[in-house]
Amino acid sequence: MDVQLKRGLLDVCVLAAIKNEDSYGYKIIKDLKPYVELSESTLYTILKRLETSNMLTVRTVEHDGRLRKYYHITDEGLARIEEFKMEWDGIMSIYRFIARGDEQ
Amino acid sequence: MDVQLKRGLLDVCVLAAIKNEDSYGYKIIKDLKPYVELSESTLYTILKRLETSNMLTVRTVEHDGRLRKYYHITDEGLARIEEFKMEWDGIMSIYRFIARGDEQ
DNA sequence: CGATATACATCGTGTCACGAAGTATATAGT
DNA sequence: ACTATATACTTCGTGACACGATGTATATCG
Repeated sequence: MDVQLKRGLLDVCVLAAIKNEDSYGYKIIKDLKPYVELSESTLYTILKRLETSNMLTVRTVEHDGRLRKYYHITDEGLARIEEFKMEWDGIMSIYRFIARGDEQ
Repeated sequence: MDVQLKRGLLDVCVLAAIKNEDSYGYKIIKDLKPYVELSESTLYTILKRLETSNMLTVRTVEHDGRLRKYYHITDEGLARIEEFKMEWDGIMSIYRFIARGDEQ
């Protein structure tokens, strides 16, 4: 998928991936794979950004001798998802403009 | 509208704006206004990029003592629009993932 | 015992939207 | 006559961001 097209979707995708239950980096990548592929460097950058902007909180848990950082969505994160849904109308109208036939 | 979300759409929007008839910078901005707002600096950057990648050709015309650069879409440009339409299925599935209810 | 999966982190690079500022002409308002 | 405002295009600098490359470290499986 086109890089530019992904950009606006990734942050919200990641939020959606932890919406129903806390998750961690590696799992998020696997869960999102059917929809969007993103590399580890991209994901961790996004998670850091979402943490800084208070969209999620982090909690480190030891699991099988390895560290795992569980991410938990905040109210602000949930609000961001809702905001995205609102924006979707605008996106759809852009799509229709682009995909319109040759009338006009 | 979210900057990141716009990014993937702008190039194709501009192509769509000149699809049915050749147009020029100022007019493109006005035509796109109901769908996406973009500044002149943004538009001209995009036009230059689309020209470099052979999505459109340029022709300078004198109009009322002022210069006007008319942009004409190429076959490659038309193909880019078609490609975008194909990609749309993927975008929609991402949207459904994000907007899905609370069933897991 | 070496490969593969799990798990997270950092750095550098290239792409890109956009504000700011500039150049230049025509028209409408006062 | 002067001053906005609209038209029309250009260049520069900045900050945001995805991603490949690279690194660290442990567990499991063949």
